[in-house]
Amino acid sequence: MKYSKATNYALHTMMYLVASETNKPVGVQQLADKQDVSPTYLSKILTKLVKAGLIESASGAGGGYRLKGRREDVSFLEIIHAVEGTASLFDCCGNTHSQCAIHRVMLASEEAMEQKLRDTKMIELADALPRK
Amino acid sequence: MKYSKATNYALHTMMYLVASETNKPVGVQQLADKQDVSPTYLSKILTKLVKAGLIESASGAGGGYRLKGRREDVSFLEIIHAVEGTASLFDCCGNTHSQCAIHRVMLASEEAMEQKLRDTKMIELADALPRK
DNA sequence: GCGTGATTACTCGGATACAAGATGTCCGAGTTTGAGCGG
DNA sequence: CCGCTCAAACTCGGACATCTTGTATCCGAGTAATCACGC
Repeated sequence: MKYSKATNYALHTMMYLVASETNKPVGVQQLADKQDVSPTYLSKILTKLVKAGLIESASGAGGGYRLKGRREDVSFLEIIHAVEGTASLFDCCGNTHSQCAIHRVMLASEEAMEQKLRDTKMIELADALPRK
Repeated sequence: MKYSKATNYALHTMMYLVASETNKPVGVQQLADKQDVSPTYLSKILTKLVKAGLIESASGAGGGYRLKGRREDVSFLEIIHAVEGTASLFDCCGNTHSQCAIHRVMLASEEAMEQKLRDTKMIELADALPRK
């Protein structure tokens, strides 16, 4: 059980976009360079963020990706859910509204983590960085 | 990112052992039957719990697995760590005591979950079950 | 009745097989910008 | 100077290729209890 690298890339990319002064689209090439990833792979990940409504893409020359919603609103949890999916981490005994006590404990612990991620906004960290 | 089925099996097995009245070893066959797993695979998982010092095995006829420490002490986190490993869920930018702000947030959220799992003891749930 | 050996019921560990998911690449298609060229 | 066309710079999406990990099985080896047999 581990976060995928894709999540790491997505978080860093979003951090960059949130910290960015302008709202001009940023090319995938430029975003990939900063993280030592291939542009095509990063593009595949960012597609998920687009589908989740976090960013939008502009095609053609001078195109790229830019934030869609308000800079202040982006939380860690939204990004992670967009990449990893929203399914529960723990599958149990058939699990349909399971009365399994173990399942309940696991869900509660997972919720504790998500609460923290929901409460932490990207912009809190971005403000500590020099603006681009 | 998901918990493995192995973790599920380990948790249920430990729950059974904690809830068990006697401290006689329980055969892997019997443990496997309750969870619809092959005995050989379950045995492989339980080996990890043995190495972690949570249970001990008795070989030969009438052998099996039994709790090693005190029933009251077994927490969810110990079991999960024994099966999944203790490594952090999130690998970041090289990560050596990383100053990466994203990494810090991820670690903190993970810690929130672990805290909950550390605080919840198996026996709390076992007591709600009928003793065997 | 009592020791001794064989049989049986177990766990242990390694080797292996299989499937799924993560990671990454390649390419063709569509889109926008901008430059170049002709009128 | 204006408009048209064409090339360049992009993203998009699907199809592959590869690697790792989770899941599972099989088998030979060792070990403890139990049963059978002979003294």
